[in-house]
Amino acid sequence: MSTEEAPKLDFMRQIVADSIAAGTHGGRVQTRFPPEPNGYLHIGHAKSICLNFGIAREFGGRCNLRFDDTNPTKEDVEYVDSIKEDVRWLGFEWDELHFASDYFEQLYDWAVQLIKQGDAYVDSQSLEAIRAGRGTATEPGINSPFRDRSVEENLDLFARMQAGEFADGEHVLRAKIDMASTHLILRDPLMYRIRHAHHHRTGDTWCIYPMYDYAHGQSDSLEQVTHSICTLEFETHRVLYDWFVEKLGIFPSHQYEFARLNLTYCLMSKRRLLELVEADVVSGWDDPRMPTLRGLRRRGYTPESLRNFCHDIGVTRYNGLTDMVVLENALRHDLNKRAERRMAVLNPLKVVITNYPEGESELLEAVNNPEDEAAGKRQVPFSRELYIERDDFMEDAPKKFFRLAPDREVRLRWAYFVKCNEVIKDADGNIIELRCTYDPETKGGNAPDGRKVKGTIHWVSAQHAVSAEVRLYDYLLKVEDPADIPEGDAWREALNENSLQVLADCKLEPSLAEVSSDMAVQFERLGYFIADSQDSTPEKLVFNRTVTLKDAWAKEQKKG
RNA sequence: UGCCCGAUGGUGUAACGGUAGCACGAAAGAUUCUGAUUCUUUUAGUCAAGGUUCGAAUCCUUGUCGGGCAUCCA
Repeated sequence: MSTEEAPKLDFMRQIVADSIAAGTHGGRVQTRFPPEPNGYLHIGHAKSICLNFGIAREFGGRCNLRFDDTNPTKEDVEYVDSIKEDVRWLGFEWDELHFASDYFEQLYDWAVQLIKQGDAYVDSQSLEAIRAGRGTATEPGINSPFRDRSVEENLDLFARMQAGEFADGEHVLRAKIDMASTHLILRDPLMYRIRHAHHHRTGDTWCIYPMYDYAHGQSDSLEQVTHSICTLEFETHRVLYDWFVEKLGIFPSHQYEFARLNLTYCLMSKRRLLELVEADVVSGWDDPRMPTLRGLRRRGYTPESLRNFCHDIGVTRYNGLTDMVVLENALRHDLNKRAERRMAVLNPLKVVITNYPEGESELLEAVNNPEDEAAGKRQVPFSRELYIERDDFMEDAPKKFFRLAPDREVRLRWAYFVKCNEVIKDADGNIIELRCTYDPETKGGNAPDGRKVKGTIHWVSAQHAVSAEVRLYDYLLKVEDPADIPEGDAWREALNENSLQVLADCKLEPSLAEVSSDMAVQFERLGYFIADSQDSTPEKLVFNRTVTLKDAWAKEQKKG
């Protein structure tokens, strides 16, 4: 047959491929991404989005976006708009847009059906009594005293629940399954609770709202979902999912579970992220340190890098911990190809080229992106006074230090070879200026006599430079495995108090004054940066460091 | 003490009873006007014990370890 190797399928795609091969549902593939509109999407959701939309795309299927809005007290339109925007930004478009709340009427009718079948009943116990009656993992639960109400009484009570005759908590509707089941989920799970609350879409039409387990599978069924993909913590719910499908005799959607994403040094629970926002630990949901899609976007992550990352980590049923560097590498890989290079000095050290004529300047040609010839070239101004990075000079330099030091020669990127002759210090002994000489013969960066230099450093012309604030970010957590963070309030101690470092007066080459906030740039030898979409203005430039470049010298230094 | 699920180099994954492979990391080297990129090489693994089989990471049994499940959350 084909000489081409079959693409390796993860277990989920294998399931889909098998069901197509078996002709299940006529070989049709329908998935859905079902977020609850109670928070912003994060990188963990990206994995699910890439899986659901990716499978539909790869197998000629369809994927819906469905908001699981069954809890009016937690949900808000603010979130539905942002979720839509984030899904699109990631690069996906849904076939149909739905809300679980669109199915409230149907869900109600089905509940009536279950009552009539003797498969559901109204329980009038208190919350505490229901909880106590559930039993434990090792002891069976006990039947509610209301479990054997007649169908007529149940129908009447349920109708009156819906009509608003009762206060919150007075009654609930429960599925009548088995209070002694070894699956705790089957111990007469709640289907409806009374909530006199305003719903962001249905307004005050309803005062009873379905629980997740009663709404989710049926919503899938109504949308003819063939593969209902969710994370492992819903695994134990599958038996109930199937129970409703069977009792109702509706389209048999099937649930498949995969392991959610865990990342080192990264908080992923919506609850914790919300706490960070509310406690002003971060500036908001879009703080560049947040793992939210909005945060990542503002930080400078590209949708491509996120999609590639999701592909790289694969899909399994093993609950692992992915190293953050995998994410960062996916990002570097993408940015390396697309980001134009610029020169910027984060911690400026003044350099005077003593043999360069005073008051003069010239334009030198620099390549925009060595990985992409089409990116072209630009002109960079050079003059007598420059700034270089403080880290690029050492007074007592070890042999392995390839940068500037007394009597050592380095190349200024795209410019000239310079040699350091004199170190000027202030009264406290701090180095405040370097006196260097340049070799005019080396213009452009090459010596006609063929001599080599070991190092090339970046620079900016002092008189032409633009000033900017640059924000350097580090992980939000100090602990590698977020699962090690204790429950309760102590988790705050796991926060990295140095996750943000602001450099107030950095010096950038002039072309950086007009770079837009949707274009990543590489500050040569430092990393990838992006103008901050919220705070950067032509008057006050603000750049975010998206990610550093790999740094072999830093690694060498760490070795000692 | 119940039920469900999982376990392959440091990490993430592949191998569908027949050569344990890939990526990231790490180490060494080459190239380089970014100590970047790129390229080469090396490193290191089937949780344990039994069983089935000509042959087991794969199938069976038992054990060990890890995760999930007892919100009127999703």
